[in-house]
Amino acid sequence: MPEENYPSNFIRNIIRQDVADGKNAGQVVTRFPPEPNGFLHIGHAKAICLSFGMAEEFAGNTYLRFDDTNPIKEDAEFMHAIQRDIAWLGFEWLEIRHASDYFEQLYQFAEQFIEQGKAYVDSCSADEMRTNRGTLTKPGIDSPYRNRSVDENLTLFRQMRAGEFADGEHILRLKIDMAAANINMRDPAIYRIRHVTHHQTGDAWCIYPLYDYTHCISDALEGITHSLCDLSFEAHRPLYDWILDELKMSCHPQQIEFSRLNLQFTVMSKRKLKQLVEENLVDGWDDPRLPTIAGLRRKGYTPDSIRDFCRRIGVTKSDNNVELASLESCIRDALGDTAPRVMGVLDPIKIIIDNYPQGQVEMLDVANHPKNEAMGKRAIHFTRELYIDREDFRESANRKYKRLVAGGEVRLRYGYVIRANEVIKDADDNIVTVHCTYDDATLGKNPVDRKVKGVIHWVSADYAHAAEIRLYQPLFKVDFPDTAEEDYHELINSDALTIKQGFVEHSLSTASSEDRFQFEREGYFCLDSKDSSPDALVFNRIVGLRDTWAKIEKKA
RNA sequence: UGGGGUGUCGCCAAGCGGUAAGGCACAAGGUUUUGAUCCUUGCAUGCGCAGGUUCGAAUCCUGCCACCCCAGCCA
Repeated sequence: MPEENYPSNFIRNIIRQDVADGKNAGQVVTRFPPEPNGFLHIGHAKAICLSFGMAEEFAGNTYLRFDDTNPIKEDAEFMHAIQRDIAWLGFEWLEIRHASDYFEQLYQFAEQFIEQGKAYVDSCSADEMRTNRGTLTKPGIDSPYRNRSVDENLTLFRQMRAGEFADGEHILRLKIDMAAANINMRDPAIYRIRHVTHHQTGDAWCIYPLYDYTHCISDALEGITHSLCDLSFEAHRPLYDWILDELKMSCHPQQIEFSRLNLQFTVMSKRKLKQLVEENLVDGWDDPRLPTIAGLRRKGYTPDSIRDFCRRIGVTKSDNNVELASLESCIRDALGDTAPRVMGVLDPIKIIIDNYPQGQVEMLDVANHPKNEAMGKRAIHFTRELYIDREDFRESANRKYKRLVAGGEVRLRYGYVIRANEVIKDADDNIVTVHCTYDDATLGKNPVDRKVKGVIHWVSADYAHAAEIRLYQPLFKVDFPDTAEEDYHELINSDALTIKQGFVEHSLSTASSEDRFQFEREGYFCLDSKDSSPDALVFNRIVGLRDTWAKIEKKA
């Protein structure tokens, strides 16, 4: 992906200007701060490409910082998955940090706030606090505990830390302005009591700092220059700046917000993804139907294709609803030039070539790629009995249908022209076998006396391997389930996974799960990294080929 | 009805006072032993709406309208 192809965006422009102006000594330091409470998804990929990408472009660094301030929601298991996904996307962090690394410093700063009369221990209940906060249009009112003395606050806060109170009994708040138009400035809570074990700090703490307080200080301690986050934090920026200003931190990162990605036919909220996993509506966080990075990886997407997608969608502050077609275009682009071509039949019917000698096997030397000779050749088996796809045969059809029709001819890809003579059906009227004859003068050349318009793919019935082939459709039946009226459970597409029992050409028996193939005329496929084994092949369809025929058919 | 944002082609998105980039999608042709790829062409007298400033406005000003975010001891 050549750099000059990157479209500009407003954040890149800001950073470029800062660097040109010598701000922060011309350095760029960013951070990616996931909370370890779930897997990363394609929306995070956008943020990752931005934060890591900006540091990369301006020769800076990026910290991977786990935002682990809420132990009741988080789990160390997610940290490994997150690291794997970022590394897989191809980004390198300078260092891994945890917000919890700063717990002691954060605590000391809190005492400092208390000593300056800028923080106080409130002993209201959560309900009282909510009531006193006011509403969007009504100012809040001061807590009765707002004017406790510095000494009393310090004593209480130290007792909080010492574990002398139960959860919820007290809370530490910043003393800002209960009448502020921005609700986030109405004496925000910064420390709450939680008697729970933390996955990083164990039982060292029973008070935990909140996001608004933790994030800006963590950024400053790491020397972050540009703190990029999504638009939902925009209204928190005044608080971010207030805290760092009050603390007179020598480093004051610039927070810049951008809009999050909305992608068609999926959900992007961690809460919903977590539910889908926990309610077993999908097969884990890496289910190929999910928009998680792990899911896309398992489905067969390449890191490049995802980075290309993030480049194509851009970075702005406007709401966006990106079409799935845009993502699919990226993976087709990535695989078109690189994926070796092979043949596989998803829904087989048998072809018997009656005039082809019984027991004869011809090895056909075929190119692995139609344009790239460097990708070499392989041999495929041609035999008397073959499988073709059910879609590629009709007993009767109009002229537009270019495949095998009873009484008509079609080219077998890389092989001979065959003619369909007789259709054999089972008791339920399903086509089972088609008896054909072949023209032995048509290997590698066209018949001179007639035109054969169609080409279909096939595999040898004797040499092909049976394979389970998993086809994926969008997980949701509507464009944007997140904004739909109904409960999203109602909108789940029960046909999102279709399993086919098909056959793939012999050469695929040595495929590895890293390989990606184009099954000619079908789409791009790869081995399922979890469920496939050499004696029970399982393929995932990454994406279908662009299907002009389907459009023609639909119109008719 | 408080505060903060956003509105440029069906979708994404450049543009930042000099007369609407690009990608996706779509459409029409060409090449093709993948109805794929590739190639060519087309696709906003118009930039949420209405006024105004200017020789000139998507870009500046004014006023509307629509949509999004914020009232967790979540992040």
